[in-house]
Amino acid sequence: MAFPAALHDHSACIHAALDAAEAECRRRGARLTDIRRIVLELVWESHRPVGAYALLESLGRLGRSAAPPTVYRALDFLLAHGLIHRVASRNGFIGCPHPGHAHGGQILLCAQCGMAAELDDPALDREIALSAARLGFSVSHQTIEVEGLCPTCRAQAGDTA
Amino acid sequence: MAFPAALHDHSACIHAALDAAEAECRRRGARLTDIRRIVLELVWESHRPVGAYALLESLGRLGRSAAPPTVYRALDFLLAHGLIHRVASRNGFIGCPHPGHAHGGQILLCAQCGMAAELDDPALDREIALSAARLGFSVSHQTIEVEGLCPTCRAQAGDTA
DNA sequence: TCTGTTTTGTTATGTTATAACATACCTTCC
DNA sequence: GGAAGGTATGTTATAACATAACAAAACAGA
Repeated sequence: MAFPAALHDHSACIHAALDAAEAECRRRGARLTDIRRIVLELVWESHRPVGAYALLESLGRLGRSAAPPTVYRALDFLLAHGLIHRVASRNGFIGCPHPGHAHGGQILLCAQCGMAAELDDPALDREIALSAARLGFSVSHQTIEVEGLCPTCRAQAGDTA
Repeated sequence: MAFPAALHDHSACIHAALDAAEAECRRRGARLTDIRRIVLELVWESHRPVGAYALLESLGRLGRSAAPPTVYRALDFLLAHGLIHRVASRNGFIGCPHPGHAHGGQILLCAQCGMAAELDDPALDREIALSAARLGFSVSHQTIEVEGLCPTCRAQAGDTA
């Protein structure tokens, strides 16, 4: 997983994500209904975390205006099937580029441009489980959200380190 | 840092935390005013994350009823000086047992009893920074919140692993 | 004591999330 | 096809979390 460049063929990202979602839902016997698919598309409109109420507005612009529970239910479904991740530190959601693969949601967030990417480092998972185990704690789920500067924004800021 | 036992001398925790806070504020030339100290004490009433509105109610019970901004300002102060941590995944706050020591807020949360503890593993910090650097990303701040079972709750559940 | 700064009070409102119940829609079995 | 039961969506209301904006008070240093 590379950090998404400022300029890239984003329609390819959306397309790939939707395809992967279809496949994953088929595999799980889960129903990717209209709203759920639309919400997933809207989440993928950028690589930035999107809030539920922003999605609500987007839905309105598509002529499918809805109330909050509709969006939250779609988000719950997408979360439950690993198609999106919740970004707790921003009260937002981002699309998962590789649903199905077990991974715990390690997210990089650029403080400058707001773009997000997944880190997905198994060594990190292991280190956390190990470190927790030393305190007698057994891990079931982890939230890792790392803020900093993405490659593009570092270059712009003249950070060459 | 051990995970706090279900039964322990909690007044000692509160006392130690308040003392450490006083010292840290003196060191920094920051003013630990009445409300700020009281809010800190209330955050320390348990080892569980507390929400701002719960603090508000507690303040009311102490005869110091206040409006939300008062509590949020106190929390902002305590956060700014490292006396508490924000628990993003729970919209809550917990006291920091060792303010002053540089550390990035690695938090263990028991899904059963709700208790929280700090992990504070420097190797974890390093692994994250390293792994992010491989994607060209430079880290400034990290949120790590790990959910699972604490030693006490594991024992109760018969988990001997 | 005056002055500028910091802190707190107060009112209003913005933002995020869910409870509770009604309706529609699919599926399967007769 | 039609009834039954589950799943999904619509709708209304409200809970829970957070901040903007301005007024008043408390404090620190000259």
